[in-house]
Amino acid sequence: MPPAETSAPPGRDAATEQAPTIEQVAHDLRLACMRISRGVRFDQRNEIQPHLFSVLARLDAASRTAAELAAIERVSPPSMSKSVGVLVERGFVRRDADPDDGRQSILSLTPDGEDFLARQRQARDDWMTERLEGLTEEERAVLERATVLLNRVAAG
Amino acid sequence: MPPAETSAPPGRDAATEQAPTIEQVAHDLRLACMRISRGVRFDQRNEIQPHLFSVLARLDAASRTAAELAAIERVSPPSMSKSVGVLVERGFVRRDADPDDGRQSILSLTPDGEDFLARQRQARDDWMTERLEGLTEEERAVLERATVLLNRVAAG
DNA sequence: TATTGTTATACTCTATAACTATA
DNA sequence: TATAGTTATAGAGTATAACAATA
Repeated sequence: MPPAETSAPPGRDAATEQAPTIEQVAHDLRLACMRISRGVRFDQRNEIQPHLFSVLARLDAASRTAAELAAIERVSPPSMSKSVGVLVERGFVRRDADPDDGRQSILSLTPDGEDFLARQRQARDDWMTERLEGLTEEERAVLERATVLLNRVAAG
Repeated sequence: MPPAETSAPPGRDAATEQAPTIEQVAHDLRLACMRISRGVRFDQRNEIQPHLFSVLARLDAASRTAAELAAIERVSPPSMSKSVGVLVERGFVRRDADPDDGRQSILSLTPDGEDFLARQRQARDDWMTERLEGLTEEERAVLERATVLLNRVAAG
């Protein structure tokens, strides 16, 4: 699994048992989240590249034009054009002519694309589920509470 | 911030207030961790690419040869050779001839490299710290406990 | 004339294969 | 002959610039 951080943690002395500072919690929690993310993303069960996975997930949420996808994913229109081309080629995405505007196409998932995306999501969840099974119920309850907080943190 | 997952969560009914299944916790927690990771990695304060950051972090932990770095980072020797070349060019890494084996060089961080790495780590921690400041002390305590658990989860 | 989307071209990071220098 | 490292070359994914078709 490639990129790790291997940091020297900001010295928290176990002998001096005090509540950690916000900075210490931030550092340790950040590394822990990034380790989880790396584990999922570099898992062997992934059968598609991250940027293509993202596009499938966006199209699962709603059908979009290429320009909309490029804006949401913050890549250039030519890049998105190429990604969409690959997904159409693989039979996961369909282009339908927009009846109101001949310049653009409405992109959406094919049944194959939906199935594939569901399998990939399941693989990611399985990676996590297998690892949570080693915890006690009480520990999982802590992580359940933490999930809500992490989402607030991520939202800024 | 590019790749999001935008998933449809596996239906947890708020009315039927029961303990979530492991699968539900796994799904929600995985997404939360990946959101945090994305937030950090795509933060504007990053001044170096992830693969170069990783190499600096490895060399901060210990001086290494190019072959060792390639093995640790799981990239090919030519790829690592190029990355090291970039970092040497930028003045962050130094090549010292190995006195015992003329074929290889010992790579280590220069003072500039150490400073730069410290600043980049600080920027990542700052991103997280700023966001934790909005939480109560009790909420931060939950996240502190969660950090330990997440590291166990990541370790498998 | 402005906008959607694609093609042309180039840069970066990755890889495998081939080469140089040293063991 | 085997190993450490680099150079040569090629394949993705990204970008900007230029072009086509449509509004």
